[in-house]
Amino acid sequence: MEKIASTHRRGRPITRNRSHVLETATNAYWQADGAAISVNAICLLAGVSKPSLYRDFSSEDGLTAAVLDRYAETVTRGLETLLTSKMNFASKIESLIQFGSEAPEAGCLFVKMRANRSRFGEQTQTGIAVTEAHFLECYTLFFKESAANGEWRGGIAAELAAAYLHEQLGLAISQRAAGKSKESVRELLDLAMSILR
Amino acid sequence: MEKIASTHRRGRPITRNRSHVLETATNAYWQADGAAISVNAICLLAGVSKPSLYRDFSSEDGLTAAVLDRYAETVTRGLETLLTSKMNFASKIESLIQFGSEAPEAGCLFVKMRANRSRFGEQTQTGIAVTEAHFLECYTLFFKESAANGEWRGGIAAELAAAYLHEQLGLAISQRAAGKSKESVRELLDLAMSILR
DNA sequence: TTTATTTCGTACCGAGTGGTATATTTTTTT
DNA sequence: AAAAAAATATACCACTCGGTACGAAATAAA
Repeated sequence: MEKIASTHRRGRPITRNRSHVLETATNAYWQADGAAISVNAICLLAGVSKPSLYRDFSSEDGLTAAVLDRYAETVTRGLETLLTSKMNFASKIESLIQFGSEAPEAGCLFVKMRANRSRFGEQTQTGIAVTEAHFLECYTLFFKESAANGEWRGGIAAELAAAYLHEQLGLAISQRAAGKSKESVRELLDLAMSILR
Repeated sequence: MEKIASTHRRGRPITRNRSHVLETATNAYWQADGAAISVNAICLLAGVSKPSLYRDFSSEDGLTAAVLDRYAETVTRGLETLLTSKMNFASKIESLIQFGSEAPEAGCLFVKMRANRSRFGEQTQTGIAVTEAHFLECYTLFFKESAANGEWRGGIAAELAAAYLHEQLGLAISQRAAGKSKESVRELLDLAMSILR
C-alpha cells in the first residue's frame, strides 16, 4: 500500500503507462465527432489490454473523467493566461474571437463533451459542470475588472456578459467542428460579440 | 381488424399502422436526451414486431429520416405561418424570442438531431441538411421583405441576419433542453437578438 | 530453491445492437 | 376444397458493448 517512490516493490513490476493511455484516449475522443469511441477501441489504439486500462481508470466513466480533467486543465490555463495578460479589453475580446473562429475542425473537446453530456457517466458529468462553472467565473472576473478599469462600459451585468460570451464561443467552436468555414464563423461571432463593445 | 378500404389485394390484409409507429418513434426520440433509443425499444413502445417495422421503414436510417420528415413539416409550417403573418417586424422577433426561451424541456427534435447528426445514417443526415437550408431560406426571405417594407433597417446582410437568428434560436432551445430556466435563457436570447432591432 | 506477492493479458460473460430467415396465419383466386 | 399470395411474429443471426475471472508471468523475500 504505502509504497515509496523507490523501485523495490514485491511482485511483478508495472509495465503499463497511464499517461500514454490518457493521451491516446484524449485524441480518440477529440477526433470522434459524435460516434462514441468504445473502450475496446481505445485499448486497441493505445496498445493496452482491457484489464490494464481498467486497473488505471476503474471504469469508462473514470477514463472519460480523467480525459476531461487533463484537457480542461490546459485549456483553463490558456484562458487565464489570456484574460490576465496586459492586453487591453478590446484586444482580449479580439483574441477570444480569433480563438473561437479559428478553432480547428476537431473543435474543442470540452465543448464536444458538454454537447453530449448525457452520454457520460456521473463523474464525467460533474466534471463537465465544474469546468463550465470555472470558465464562467473567469469570464465574470474579467468583465468585473474591465468595468472597474473603465475599459468596459457595457450596460449589462458581468455575469450576464460572461454567460453570453461563454455560449457564443461554444457556438462558434461547434460550428467550426460542424464544418463551417472560418470566415463565416468569424462573421457570425463578430456580430454576436459586437454587443460586448 | 378492419380491412383497408377499396382495393382487395391477394393475401393477408395489412394490420400494422405505419403512422402510429412514426408517432411513437417521434416521441421516443424527442424524449431521449442523448441516450440513443434503439429500434428494439421503439418496437416495444409501439407494440409492433421488428420485421413489421422494417417492412415500413426498411432500416433504422429510414425510420429516423421519416421521423425527421414528419416533424420538420409541422415545425416549418408553424414558422412560415408566423413569418408571413400580419404582425410587424418587432412582434415577429418577439414571438421568436418567446418561442426559443419558452421551449419545453424536451427541446426541439430538429435541434437535437442536428446536434447529433453524425450519429444518424445517410438519409437522415441529408434530411437534416435540407431542413436546415429551408429554415435559413425562410429567415432570409423574412429579413429581405422586412428591409423592403422599411420595418427593418439593420445594417447587415439578410443572409447573415438569418444565420445569426437561426443559430441563436438553436442555442436557446439547446439551453432549455439542458435544463436552464426560461428566465435566464430569455435574458441571453434577448441580449443576442438586440442586434436585430 | 521455494514461496509470497503483484501485474500481466487471454478468454470469457451477459446484455444489447441492427437486421433477417422462416414457419405460420389470413386472405383471394381457381 | 385447394392453391396461390401476402403479412405476420418468433426466434434467431453475427456483432459490439462494458466489464471481469483466472491462470501465466515476473519479481522480491525467505
